[in-house]
Amino acid sequence: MSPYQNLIKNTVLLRSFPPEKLDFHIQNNDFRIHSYNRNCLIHLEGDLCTHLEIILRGAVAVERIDESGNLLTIAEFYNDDILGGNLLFSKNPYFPMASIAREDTVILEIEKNLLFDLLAESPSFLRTYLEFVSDRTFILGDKLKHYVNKSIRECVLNYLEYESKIQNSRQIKLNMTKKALADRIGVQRTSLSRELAKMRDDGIIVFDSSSITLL
Amino acid sequence: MSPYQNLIKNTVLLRSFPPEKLDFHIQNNDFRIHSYNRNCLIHLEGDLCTHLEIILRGAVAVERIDESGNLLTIAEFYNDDILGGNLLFSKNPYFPMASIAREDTVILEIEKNLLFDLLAESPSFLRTYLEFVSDRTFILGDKLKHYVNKSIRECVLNYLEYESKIQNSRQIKLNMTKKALADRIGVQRTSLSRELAKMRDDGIIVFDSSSITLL
DNA sequence: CTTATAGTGTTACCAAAGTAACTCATTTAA
DNA sequence: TTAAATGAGTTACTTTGGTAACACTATAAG
Repeated sequence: MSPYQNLIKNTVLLRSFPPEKLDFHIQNNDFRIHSYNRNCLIHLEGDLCTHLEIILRGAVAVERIDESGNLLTIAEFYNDDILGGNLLFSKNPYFPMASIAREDTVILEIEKNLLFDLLAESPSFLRTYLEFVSDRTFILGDKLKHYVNKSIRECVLNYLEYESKIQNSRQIKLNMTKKALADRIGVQRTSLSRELAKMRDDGIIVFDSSSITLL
Repeated sequence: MSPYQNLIKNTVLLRSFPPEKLDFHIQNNDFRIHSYNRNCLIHLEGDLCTHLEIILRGAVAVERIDESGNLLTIAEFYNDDILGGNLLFSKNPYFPMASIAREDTVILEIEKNLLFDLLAESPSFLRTYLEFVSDRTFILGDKLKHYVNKSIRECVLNYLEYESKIQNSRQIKLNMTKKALADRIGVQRTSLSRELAKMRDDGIIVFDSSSITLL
């Protein structure tokens, strides 16, 4: 536990909890640390959610594989993000999607009832937690909004415009393979490839193996 | 306010709040009541979310209309359900979808900061609230799971199997028009019509104007 | 009663996107 | 360094589902 003590105390969520009380819980071994190697499964779809998980280090992808084996990447989470926050207190607290470690990942686990006590104990922690949960839900709504019944071109443009803002450039560096981009949009790789070629022919974009530029 | 006093005190969410304290807030006029006629707009996409809303009576549909005018019904909420709970404490608290009153609807509004005080004040209220919010998020996840990149047939079957459990019968009564079913699935009415005909030809279902039976 | 309006079914036509098969390039492991 | 695996682009073929136009029915308003 001790090697992660600083990491724990510096997560955005736990920073909002009174420090001396946090120390008490850390000394008391109330939190569990769990490490996952790259590409390891963290949760299977259908697993019971019993703990809130805070990502101390690494990257986690939330994915769904349907009956025909098609992969859809719903979201990716990094340092400070939480997993299970939207699920934990549900009447049906089973993960609707699988999550896997994209990188070597260290996760802090807080048991549901302990978390509830912490929430009831500290208003500032409660407020930060509610913010986190709201923001995570927003991602789901956003996925629905931008990816249900949209053409591949619309999905691609939505992704590019979002990344363009983040990266503050018309030239968007793809930090993933085209295959991964296809999975994130939820389409076949060949279909993405075809659509990118069409968009280039239409003069909307240019692209190479590692970036796409909006014209 | 008084005509709704009993209604307010009997909502699932507020029943978990200490009654004498609830009475105090009711007397103090801390809650606002808002009525909407059938088909009235409650929130436009992009509206700022400032209050938690509890449906005292009626029905609310959450819908999204895209640039081309296509409608997608995300969810329908009734008595006791909440609106805005997943949004209120977000850094970006704007409704991602529109909501309209499907029936004449009465809504109780609790201002964000007051709600936060109530949550911090009563652990039982906090727990019920967290449950509600989790369950609402579950609906979004479910939509994603079952409706993103699915064929019309898969969407229809998912809907029928869900309703079959609820209604406890292989013959599912449609409590909506086929047009509304098409909107809920997010496809054209004619495409739904065509697919239902195909499914009948394939011996999967039979249907008439008011019901569909799984074979 | 009768008229307008909304719901429903059907179909020809077309565009979007999945499938599969092949090629070539790049990265990883032995 | 060589073999194997993974990523990437291309294309013919096919399926799915949106569009539009039309006919028929049921319902609600006058």
